[in-house]
Amino acid sequence: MDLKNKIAEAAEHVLLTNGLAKTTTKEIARAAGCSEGSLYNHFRNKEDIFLYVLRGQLKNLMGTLTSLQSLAGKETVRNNLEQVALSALEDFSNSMSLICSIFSEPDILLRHREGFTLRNEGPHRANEAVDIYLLKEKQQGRIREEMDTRAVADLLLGSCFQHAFQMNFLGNVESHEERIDFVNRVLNTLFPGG
Amino acid sequence: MDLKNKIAEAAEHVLLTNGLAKTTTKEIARAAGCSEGSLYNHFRNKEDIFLYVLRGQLKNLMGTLTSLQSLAGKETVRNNLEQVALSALEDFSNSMSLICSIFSEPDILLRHREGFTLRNEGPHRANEAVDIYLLKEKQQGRIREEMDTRAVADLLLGSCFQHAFQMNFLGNVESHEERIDFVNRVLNTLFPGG
Amino acid sequence: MDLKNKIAEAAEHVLLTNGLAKTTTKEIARAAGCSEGSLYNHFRNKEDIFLYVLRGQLKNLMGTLTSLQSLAGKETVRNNLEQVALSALEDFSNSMSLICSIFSEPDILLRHREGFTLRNEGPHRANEAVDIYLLKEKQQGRIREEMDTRAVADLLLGSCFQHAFQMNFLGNVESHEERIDFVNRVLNTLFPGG
Amino acid sequence: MDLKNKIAEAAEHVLLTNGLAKTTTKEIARAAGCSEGSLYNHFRNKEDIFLYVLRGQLKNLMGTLTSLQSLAGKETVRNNLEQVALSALEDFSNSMSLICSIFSEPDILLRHREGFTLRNEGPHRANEAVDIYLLKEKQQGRIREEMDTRAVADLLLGSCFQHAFQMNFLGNVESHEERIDFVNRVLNTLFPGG
DNA sequence: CATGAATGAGCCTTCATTCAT
DNA sequence: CATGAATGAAGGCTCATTCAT
Repeated sequence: MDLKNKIAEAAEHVLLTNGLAKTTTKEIARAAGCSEGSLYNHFRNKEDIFLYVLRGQLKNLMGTLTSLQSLAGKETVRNNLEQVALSALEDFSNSMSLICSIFSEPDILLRHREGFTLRNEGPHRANEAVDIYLLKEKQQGRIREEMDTRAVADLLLGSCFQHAFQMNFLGNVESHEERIDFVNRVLNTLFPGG
Repeated sequence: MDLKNKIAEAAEHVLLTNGLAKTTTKEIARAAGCSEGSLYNHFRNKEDIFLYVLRGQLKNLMGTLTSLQSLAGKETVRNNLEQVALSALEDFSNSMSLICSIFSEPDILLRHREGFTLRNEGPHRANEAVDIYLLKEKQQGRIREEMDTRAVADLLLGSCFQHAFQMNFLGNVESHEERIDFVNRVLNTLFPGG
Repeated sequence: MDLKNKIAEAAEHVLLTNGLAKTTTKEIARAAGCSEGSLYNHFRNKEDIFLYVLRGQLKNLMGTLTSLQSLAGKETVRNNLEQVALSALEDFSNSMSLICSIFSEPDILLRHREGFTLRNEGPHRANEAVDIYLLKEKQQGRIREEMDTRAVADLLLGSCFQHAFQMNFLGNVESHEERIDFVNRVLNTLFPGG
Repeated sequence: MDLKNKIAEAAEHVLLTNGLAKTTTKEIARAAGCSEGSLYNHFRNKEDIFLYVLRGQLKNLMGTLTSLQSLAGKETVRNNLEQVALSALEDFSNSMSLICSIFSEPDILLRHREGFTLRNEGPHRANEAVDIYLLKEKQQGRIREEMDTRAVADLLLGSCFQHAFQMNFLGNVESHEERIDFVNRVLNTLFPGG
């Protein structure tokens, strides 16, 4: 791995461990095993390191969501959504503190926003992706015609998002089983028939 | 108003304007119209100012939810939930950046956690409160016996929470009508019959 | 006791406990059981409090030394000097940290100096007093004619002073017996015959 | 000279000029011709700078005393002690205000104590060294068998110490001749025969 | 005389960034 | 490209002193 990504990984680790406010260039350099000066050979400044790390977040979730599109018509809808929800729960949990940190630095938030507007990315894309998947299933007649697919997507991912937020906020770590439980109760409510 | 609350209000304003990272004692003092030294006649340190402001945020949300309890049996369930959802959407929106900022300072998060654990508060109490309200309605036979009330609460508040998060994140400001739209689509999906 | 002396005693206590550098007006007021503002009704400023306390140091020793003068011709010289040396050892020990502290604030040292120059006081007066006493004894023929009385005074008080300094510096606390031992060895050397 | 020692020398100068209480990092940096930030590239904090300077003071004194050991048997005892006393007088005089300052900051005193306890140093070692020297001379029969060597050491260095203290305290600066006078009167008294 | 909130100057320290090697 | 000493701006906080009550 090249030094640039080594630095990014080190930065991510420090960010998750110490929080954005206590993530100093000295700490990042130490964690990356290089000098502070080296950071500036690969990034313009500290802000850029953070934005680079930020862009890497939710990558897993987005992967799950693109592969979700091709699942339309396969397995059961319920099963597919369960996988998505679990993936979301995990990724939200891992990235939560990093993504939330951004609110402490409006300048960075602005730059980050501009960045993903350009690349047509962003956290709202996740809900959109689930919506699109559900529309495909509707076309195939696997879900009721009158279902508001966007609302379902918002309810499903929204509850996962808030759940992950609260677990992080409370300092709780959930087991996989607990997550499955949560997802099932939520899906049972959204799809009463099963 | 005494200087303590003047300082707290000033701090809240600066926090929402500049973000936690750029909220300096100098800035707070300027906004409060007092000297920096005065801050320390009313708070032990800067962290305590932030925690004080933070605690105020939670209070708004909890106020809405305690008043919800007395609504059980009155109006329609649907109507009551709409009011709650709209209130939540507004409160979440106002507090989001402040509450999220806390993730950038794990030390503060820890202290905040200890604080509301002691006072039996916390963001999770919101979902609990909606759950309790729904249980009351169930006892009165106004909602189906087999409904998983906790799951409904998690879905409703979760979707509002994430929605508020994304609006803040994207820098969008919603009108009251847009919020009503969102809430209705979500409630229609949760209560298909109306 | 009037408040002025209550403050002075409190200040002395804080000075001996926390050291000059950490002796704040807030601490003094707390120890004196009054408000910070009250300090300024009895002293012009903090420096004056310190000077007032300082002037009270070595009072015991100076008392011993004035009463020493009237002992010329009574008891044995050796016995009288032992009492003086023990008194010096004790007073030096009690006042050492306070008196030494003054070197950290040349301004105060200067003012203190001017003060005791005016009043014809000062630490060197102690040696002078022993010298005078010895001269009286010499007049009465109780010590050898050729003895350099000032040198004896300097040796005796000097060794006591340094001893007290070192005990304070090392953080050792001596028993009365240990002090008697020290004084006797020193006196035995100065007056070989006894 | 590297910057670390440049800073230490500057600090020593400021300490001797302004006193510990008014020795600020800004002043040290100015005297060292570097930025305040640079201080922290070479010392962990201001306290460490002071301890470093302090340790240097003791070194001078100890140097004098180790070289004394090799003089046993050479020249005359009286002559050797005169040299030691003069050296001590000078070293004490130079270091007095610095060493005394430490009493104004008990925390620093504690750390300094721990430091020299570890390294088996300390101000009391000086008296010990003179004692050891005298014991050697006694073994060679150059001083009386019944002499209490430790007491002699305490008397000699004690009187020099207090003398240096008083000169500093009174703001007097002695000429070399005056010092020689003082030392001779003291030595004549300790060694009546010459 | 007593009070204690308000003050503001000044202190120590941190930290992102630069640059000569 | 790598380094790490040097920088200097800025931050949080302390504290002696004042003054209206």
